[in-house]
Formats: sequence, C-alpha cells, structure tokens
Amino acid sequence: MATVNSYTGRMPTPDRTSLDAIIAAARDLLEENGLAGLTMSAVATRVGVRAPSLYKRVPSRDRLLQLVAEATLLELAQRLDATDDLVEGARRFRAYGHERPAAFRMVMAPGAGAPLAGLELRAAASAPIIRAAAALAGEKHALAAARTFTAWASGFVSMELNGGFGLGGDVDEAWDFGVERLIAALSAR
Amino acid sequence: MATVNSYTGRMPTPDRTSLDAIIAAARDLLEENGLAGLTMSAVATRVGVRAPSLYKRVPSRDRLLQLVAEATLLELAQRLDATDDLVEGARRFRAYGHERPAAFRMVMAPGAGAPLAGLELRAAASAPIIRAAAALAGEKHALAAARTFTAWASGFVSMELNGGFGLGGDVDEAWDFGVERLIAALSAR
DNA sequence: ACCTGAACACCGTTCAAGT
DNA sequence: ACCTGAACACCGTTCAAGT
Repeated sequence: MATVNSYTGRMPTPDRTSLDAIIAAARDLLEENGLAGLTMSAVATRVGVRAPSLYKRVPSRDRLLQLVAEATLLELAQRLDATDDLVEGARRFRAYGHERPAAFRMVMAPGAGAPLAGLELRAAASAPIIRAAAALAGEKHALAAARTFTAWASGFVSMELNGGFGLGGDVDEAWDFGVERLIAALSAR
Repeated sequence: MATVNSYTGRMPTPDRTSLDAIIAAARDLLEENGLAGLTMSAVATRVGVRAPSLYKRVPSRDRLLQLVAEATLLELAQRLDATDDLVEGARRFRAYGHERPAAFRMVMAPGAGAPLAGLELRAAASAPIIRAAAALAGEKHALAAARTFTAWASGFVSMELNGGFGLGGDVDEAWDFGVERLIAALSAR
C-alpha cells in the first residue's frame, strides 16, 4: 500500500531497480569482464543506481554471486530437462558451457572465490542424467553410472574452457570418442 | 659480491626472506584460509617482512598465485611420475587432490580468480597418463583416450572437493566403478 | 641492495540525511 | 521506503627515505 511521504507530502519514489535486474546485470558483467569485473559499483552503474542502494535488495556481494550461480544452475537444468537421451543431454550440457563460460566455471568449480549454489539446484540439474543413467546401466548402478558420466562431462568441458587441452588434436573428436566409449562402458552387461 | 654500504660503511643487511619462502607461505595460507585469506599482508607476516618488501621478489599477487599453481602442478607431476599403471596413477591423482584441496581446485579450474599455470607444466603432469593411455588404447586413440580418462578423473575429484556429490551413496565405490568401467571402455578392441 | 612507513587507488559496506 | 554522499576498513601497489 503506497502512502504519502511524511516530508514531501508526495508519493514515495518508485523503485529504480529490482533484484532480477541486479542479478541479470551481474551475470552479464561476469561473462564480459570476469569475476574481478563483477564489482558492486559496476553492477550498480548498470542498473542505474549507486552502489549502496544495492544493499536494499542483496545483503552482500558473496550472496549476489551465489544468486548468479543459482540462476545459472536453474537455466542449465531447464536446458537439460525433457531429455532422456544421454548423448543429447551431454551435448546440451557442453553447449551451455560454451554459451556462458564464466558462469559455468563458477558453478562447476566454486570455492575459488565463488560460493556454492543451493544443493537442491545441483540436484535438479543432475536429475535428468540420473534418469537416463538408470535406463542405461540398470537401477543397481544408476547412481555410480550417473556420477561417472557427469564427472567426465563436467571435467571435459571445464578442461576445454580452461585451455586444459594443450594444442594438437581435435577436441570435438575427443568429445565424440568419450561419449561413445562411456555409453558402451556404462551399458548393462 | 657483497660490497660495503655507502651510507653506513657496514655490510648490507642479509636477505630476510626468499622467493621460495614466499611461495611456501602462500601455499600454506591458501590451504588454511582459502584464496581470500591469501593476502600480500598475510604472506609478508608469515615470512617475517612487511608487505611492500614482497615486491622485491614478486611483481604482483596475480603472479604469486601463478607461481603457487606452478609449484602445485610440479609436485603433482612428481607424484605421478614413474607410474605406468593408469589405476595407480589415478589413485595418486585423487590422493593429491585430498592432500591439497584448495591448490588442486585452483589448478584444475583457474580463471575464477586464479591465473593459469604454464602450459609446459600442465603437459608435464599429463605426460605419464598419455603414456599409459597409449599402452591401453593403442597409439591411434592414445590422445583421445588420455583426454577421456583425465577429464573423468579431474571432474570426479573436483566434484568431490566441491561437494558436487550430494548425499547418499559411497563415493569411493563410485570411484572404483568409474575406474573399472573406463579402463574396460578404453582398452583396444 | 633490501627494508620500511606513508600514501594512493580501489573495493565492499555502513550510516545519517535527503526525498 | 528507497536513494544518496560521505565515511570506514581493508587490500594491492608505489615510492621516497632509511640502513
């Protein structure tokens, strides 16, 4: 309920920004300028306020980073949802890493300056994979198979994004090789 | 050649620290207090000088982080050297991650505040794995097989260190399962 | 030559004062 | 209620001055 301002007698100023706008600005800054470029001042400028105003919506920069991580995991989960094909799921997983490399790195390897996202969201993002792994490896080995496949995919994309694959060799070919061999290895015998 | 100080007429003060001591202090601080706790001031205190003195041996904090990453990769390469058994190599790789989790994370996922280590060192750490992969998968698939195995191992340990494996299930069991299936999958057909 | 205190720029965060 | 300038603590880094 909007009330008259006691000093001016006019209505209070309408909000000049929102939590969603702040998170969106933070995500953009992260991709454009890296974690070091994601300052409270830069976020504030981008949403059109001064840095202190951000603290009306977010308690700290750390918490903002966590919200960025959660938004990233949510988006990733949506991309993976409605796929029961492990090969296609892995392809989308990798594509998302290419689309948002900085956020992807932050989510896959927190601790190095970035906080962990909520565990429920991590679980949500991996749920489709576990389903597919169960179909492939059987219920008994579903969890271990999902972990094997997830570890490989996550490690592969992380190495790729970090320049971990030196020169030489076709990276796409290594991806296809890995998918093929892993699917074969995890299939129920 | 030590010369007489022109002002005091005495010998110059002997060095109170060294680059090696600075890197060692930085590595310890990284494990104890995380990346945020690895400040120039904290490093200086630990080696017994004031922060500005560090700049006589290291040009910047970023460069110091890079030296820490390189020392970590070198140590890891030494641990893996002289193993042509992929299972034993993977076991040592994982054990090193448990031994120095913060440095391991920094090396496996740089960019998130940490700079990349030299490419030669990355290559050195992966050389024994490529050798073992060649013996297993054959020369033709040696590189792709090494990448598959390395991506899995690196992804597995990273997830483990970052709490990426939610609750439930035996992580050691998932490791053994992954090793066994991967070795089988990568073996020449 | 190495070391230091002082100083500067920058960043996260708080707070009193504006509207 | 939201917003702001001013201020504070902290950190990386530079520099002139000591020895």
